[in-house]
Amino acid sequence: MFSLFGVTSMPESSPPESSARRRILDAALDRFGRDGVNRVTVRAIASDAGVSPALVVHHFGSMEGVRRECDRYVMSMVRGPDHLVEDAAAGNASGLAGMLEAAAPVRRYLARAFLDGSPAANALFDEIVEHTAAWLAGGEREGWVRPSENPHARAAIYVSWLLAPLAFGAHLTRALGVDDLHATGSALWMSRVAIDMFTHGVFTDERMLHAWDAVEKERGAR
Amino acid sequence: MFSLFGVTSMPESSPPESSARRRILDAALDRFGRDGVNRVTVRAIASDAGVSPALVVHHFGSMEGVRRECDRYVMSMVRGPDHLVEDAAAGNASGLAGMLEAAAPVRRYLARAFLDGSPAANALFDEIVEHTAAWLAGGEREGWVRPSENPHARAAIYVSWLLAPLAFGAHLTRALGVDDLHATGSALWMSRVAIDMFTHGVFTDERMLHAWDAVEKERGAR
DNA sequence: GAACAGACTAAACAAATGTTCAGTCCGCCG
DNA sequence: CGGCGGACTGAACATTTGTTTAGTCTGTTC
Repeated sequence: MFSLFGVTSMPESSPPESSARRRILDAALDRFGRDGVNRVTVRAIASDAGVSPALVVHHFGSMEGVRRECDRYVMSMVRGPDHLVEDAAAGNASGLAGMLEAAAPVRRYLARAFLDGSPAANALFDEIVEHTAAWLAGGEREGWVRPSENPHARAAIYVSWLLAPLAFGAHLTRALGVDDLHATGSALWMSRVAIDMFTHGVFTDERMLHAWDAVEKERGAR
Repeated sequence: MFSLFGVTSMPESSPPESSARRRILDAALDRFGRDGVNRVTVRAIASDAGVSPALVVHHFGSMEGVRRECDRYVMSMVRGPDHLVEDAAAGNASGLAGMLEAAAPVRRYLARAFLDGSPAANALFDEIVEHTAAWLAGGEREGWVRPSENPHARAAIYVSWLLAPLAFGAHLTRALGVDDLHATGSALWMSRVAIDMFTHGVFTDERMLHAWDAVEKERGAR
């Protein structure tokens, strides 16, 4: 059941595609994730892959084509060999596991994709929220998840929190003083703190909620 | 005390600087936040501000100068008129309040800055974590915050979670089906769910923690 | 062996980029 | 008035961008 930050195997790339094409894709993925989807140039990718710029467009049609292919590649990777995400309903905390365990370049690319909001990334996010909602609903029925006034909103927020290390990884790494937040050890250690927060909460009583009520009331009066 | 998503006033820009310079800065801020810090061109900013490209560099020295000035501007805005962040220790949930309530362009710019990790953004994040840690420590002493095995890590994660809407705002907006997540109404409504999660937790018992222990144990054995 | 297909490249292309330059305008100080 | 400085512009600059074009090389098929 526990796989918030669980370890999953990575899918293999099915056909042993032309090694140059493969190298280009890897280089592009890395560049996109590292530098941001926009300041990446065809020439940089080509240089990293050790090929000519023209070959890049020969294989992918255009720069945009490279981007699309990276999307496809990463999304299929995250969804896993056999649609990992769909296992969520069966008790798996959704593709988040594979996502957070993915190799660094893939993780970086994902963060960028979520931030820049490509259609593929949007769909993936929605998909994860949906499956997480189902997972939480299951837990609610089985009694190990607190009922919520607003299950769907909770699921969405839950997902955004689990993805936060993806977005703020660099800052967390620095703030926590670890070498690499996404190394298995650090990730596990951090997940312990997070799970504790999810299990026991942060506040001991309801005064924050009451404070919220006060704000809401004042707002209504205004 | 409650100001997780509280409303704060915005600082005024002290000198009534040359209106064109001001317009350029606003346009740049908006562009940077909207399109990402990299695919913004001098010409686009100039066009938005209704001036010539040359004037942009006349005022800011270079494109990089514009970026630096935006950083300065936004950071001072977030830190507030009288160092809002420093009020955190006095019971305020840190500059997060002002940050999450900031006008859309500023918010968007901040998200980009955190993601791209400028030095100014790094410093700001660390600063917020520090003050949040102090705030939580105060709550711990006063009894309304649960003690933590790892207060600093908890503070960092707590901050990253509060900032999650900044990073995943677009996805949350879509997933929650609201018009504008950052409109006061929606933000307040969502914060209710978040505070509930912080107050009561998500899980009813410790089985997730035990599952974590099992993973850790297995990992140690391996 | 001839013909073809596809991987691959060097060179060139037009467009867009950040920046510079020379100069105009306008308010202010002597 | 005369001149000075700063806001401001249009045109040009060199560079970098994505893409195209023409062509070479290599392996496979008949």
